[in-house]
Amino acid sequence: MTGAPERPLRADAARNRAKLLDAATEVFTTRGIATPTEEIARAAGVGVGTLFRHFPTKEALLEAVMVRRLEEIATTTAQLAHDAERPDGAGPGGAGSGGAGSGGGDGGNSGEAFFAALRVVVDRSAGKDEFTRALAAAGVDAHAALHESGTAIREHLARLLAAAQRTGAVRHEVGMTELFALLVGTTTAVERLQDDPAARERVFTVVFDGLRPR
Amino acid sequence: MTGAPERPLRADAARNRAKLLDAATEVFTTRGIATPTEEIARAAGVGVGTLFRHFPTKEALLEAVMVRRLEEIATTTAQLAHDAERPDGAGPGGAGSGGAGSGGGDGGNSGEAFFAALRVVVDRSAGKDEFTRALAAAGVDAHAALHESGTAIREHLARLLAAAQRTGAVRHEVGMTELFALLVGTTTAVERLQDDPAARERVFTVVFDGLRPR
DNA sequence: CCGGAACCGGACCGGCGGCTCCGTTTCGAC
DNA sequence: GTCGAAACGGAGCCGCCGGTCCGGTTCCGG
Repeated sequence: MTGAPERPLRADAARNRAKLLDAATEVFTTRGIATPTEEIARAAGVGVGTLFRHFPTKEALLEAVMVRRLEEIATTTAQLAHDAERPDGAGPGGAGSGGAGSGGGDGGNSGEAFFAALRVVVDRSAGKDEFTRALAAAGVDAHAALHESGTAIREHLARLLAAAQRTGAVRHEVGMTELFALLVGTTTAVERLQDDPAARERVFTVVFDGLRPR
Repeated sequence: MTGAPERPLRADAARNRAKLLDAATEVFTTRGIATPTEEIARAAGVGVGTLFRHFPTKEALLEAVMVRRLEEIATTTAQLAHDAERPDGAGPGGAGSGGAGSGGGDGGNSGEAFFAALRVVVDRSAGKDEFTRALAAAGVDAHAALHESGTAIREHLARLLAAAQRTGAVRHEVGMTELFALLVGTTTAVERLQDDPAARERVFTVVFDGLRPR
């Protein structure tokens, strides 16, 4: 779309841009959104001037970080949604978090894919929910680029949810609205348990079991 | 404890202090923590000077708001914990949210009290989790006053949890650590669903069912 | 190796928000 | 009614942070 054939960046420029993106991801995640821009520039080993040339606004930087994150997630959920819809399990395995070894024969597959997707979203969002709410607060529905990946993820999850419900792995009353809310909530919950993996796992157990029919 | 016999406030001072507390609660909740102090002063109908005389710091104001909120919650959970431990149900009914009509005979009572407590905490925390994280980020474990009420609530919930587990209403693996995390998470989830009560209810269903043994 | 364009970096600017200071107003004891 | 002390209020003060500007540096085609 907008990715027109702008002449490619000079070598050092590209390098700095990448360093900035990495540093921003790190700093925003660990020290919060409110961290001064200068801090990020320093972490990236560049001056603030450079930062603002690449990202005209602090918000733009935030958005760039978010987009990268969302695209990663979208890739994984796309894969999972794809897998879930063709009954023979075990694709090449994109994410690797947990690995959801194909348990039951036919139906169980879509259920596992669904829960694996939830886990991926939560894991990959850890420390990022502050971002989400900041962006959400800024624009109506955040900016275009975000909206795109966000919609994609939402769509994949909807497919996964439908498939899982079809096989009876998830209760039918659950809709996308509360699924998303639950996702954000679970992320928040899990964030406080980074250094207690057992408790973290128990949170997943509770939420996932709650999603299943009784 | 610290509430020593400081000479009582003058009438107008007391009035203004109360107005400030109310306005702060309102404004912080609806417009977020970052709202300028002047805004709060205006909402209360006083000048900023007055605000800062009563609360030497913006953070102190925040804390005062939090304390009030936590104390409210503590009162309710205390009542519920008390009720749950003497098997004959139906106390005077403090909270009123949902009203959890006493269903089963003996054991079901403590389970209902437990879930009612969770609901109270979540409902009363709505819009406040931004506070919690702000305070948590500021001090090590937030300031003394907060710690006090917080501990009380934690204790009541522990008792309620134990009682509910004893009667088999809640799975045994669940501990306080993840319960708290889950509480914060559920609050976050529910916040995004203020204008969709049905979805809100479905979130509660999922979390509560997940807490029950299968 | 050279020249110029692209890029770098950090001193600097402007606005904002937390907090203070002090002249004015209000309370309440006598 | 009178008077001192307590409380009020809002015009600033000050530091912080997002964003700009321009002299110096680095890259790359010829």
